[in-house]
Amino acid sequence: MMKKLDTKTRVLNAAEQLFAAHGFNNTSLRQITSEANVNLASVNYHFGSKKSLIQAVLARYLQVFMPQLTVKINQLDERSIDGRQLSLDDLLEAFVEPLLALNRISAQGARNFMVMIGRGYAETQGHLRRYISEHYGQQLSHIVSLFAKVLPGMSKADLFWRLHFSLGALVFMMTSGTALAEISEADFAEVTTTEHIVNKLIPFIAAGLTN
Amino acid sequence: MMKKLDTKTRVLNAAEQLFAAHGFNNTSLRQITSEANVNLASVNYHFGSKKSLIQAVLARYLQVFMPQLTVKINQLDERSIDGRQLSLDDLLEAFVEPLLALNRISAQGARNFMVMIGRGYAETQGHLRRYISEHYGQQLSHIVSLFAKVLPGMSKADLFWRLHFSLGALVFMMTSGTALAEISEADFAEVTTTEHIVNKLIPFIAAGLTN
DNA sequence: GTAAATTTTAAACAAGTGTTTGAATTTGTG
DNA sequence: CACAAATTCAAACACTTGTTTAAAATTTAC
Repeated sequence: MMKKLDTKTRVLNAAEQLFAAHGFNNTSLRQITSEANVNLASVNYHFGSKKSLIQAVLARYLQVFMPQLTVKINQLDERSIDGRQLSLDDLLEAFVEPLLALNRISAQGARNFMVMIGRGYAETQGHLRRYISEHYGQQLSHIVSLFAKVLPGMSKADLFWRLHFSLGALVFMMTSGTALAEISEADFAEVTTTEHIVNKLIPFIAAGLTN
Repeated sequence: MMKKLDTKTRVLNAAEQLFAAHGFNNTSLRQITSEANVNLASVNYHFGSKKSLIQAVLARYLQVFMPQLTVKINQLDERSIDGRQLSLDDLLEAFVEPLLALNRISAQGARNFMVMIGRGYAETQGHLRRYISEHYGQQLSHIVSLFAKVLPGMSKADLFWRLHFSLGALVFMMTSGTALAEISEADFAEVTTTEHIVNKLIPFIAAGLTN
């Protein structure tokens, strides 16, 4: 059955895999088009430039993730209005389902998405941050304000730092892969699904934020 | 007075600044030699290759940091033998002084060092990890075993993950710089010295590890 | 002070990058 | 089918990369 995918999608898929594996700057258009079995020029034809391709790859996930996250967040808002107390765990849990839903887009969708977000920070891709800020800045600000609500008494500056740290723990985890394992010579045969990692991470973040 | 530094040192200094600011792959030898006011070819003459230059830049810090850390760690070991209980805070504190001592090498030494370690992971610089692993693998393994000691009851796998997360929080913090600030549109005029960041980070990590 | 070793210099190299071009081909439409 | 629009293709473009070369300049040693 396997219908032949159109050029645009094949480029997006190949780019996603390579971006996640080797980063944006270390992936050439020739690698991408070769992997996708399309002509080199088709990237510029369909996307305009490499920068736009990077944005398109991430947009495919953001367009699924952010609305779902917003739904979850709105549910929390309503609950909050009802008078019930909003907890940090509730807030963190809200991220999990929208994230894991990304595996429906691609086999390693959730993982690739997180890795690429991380790489967007590590490599200084200003255009990516601008893109996210333009399209989702308000929603993200709202989410930060919810963190402030469930962590009363924490200064804005402290919250800023700790969310930074949390994001860092997540992102680094994704990008560094088995790097530390090499150094520490520890070798855990565990399966490291995204779900597994997220479940390890949330308690860590929760503890760090609560203090 | 300001004695003119030799070519080798000027290259190391310029490379350090640029590597920390823009990453290894995004810094060209021409940028480095131009910033250092030396000839392009002098990098290959004095260091052999760009890879070797990267290692040399980091080695300058590792050679200071690791011995000092080892001294601190050994002190903890002795105390531990004396029967007194070793705490997580003790262990984390052992890193601070050796780290801040790096500011004696360069104005932003400690910061640059951490940033570059982070970039070594984010960009996939296998040769860097190999270098660190070869030269300091044993000491690092010993340190991991101390974490295991002060965190009894935690499985090896859990410890592995959480140390990963902790390192991630640190490293991402260093490399991402003001990125999250742009998105969240938060703007804290605070001074962000290395000491300041480290002092914010340690409680976060301690909480996340303990839990 | 002169010869030898070290270092610096400008120039070129080969390889790789993103992008553009214009002709060939495929696709969709009347 | 035939015409027009959309897409694919090979080739070339202009530029940047790390590295090498061989001559010039400088420093060191006797």
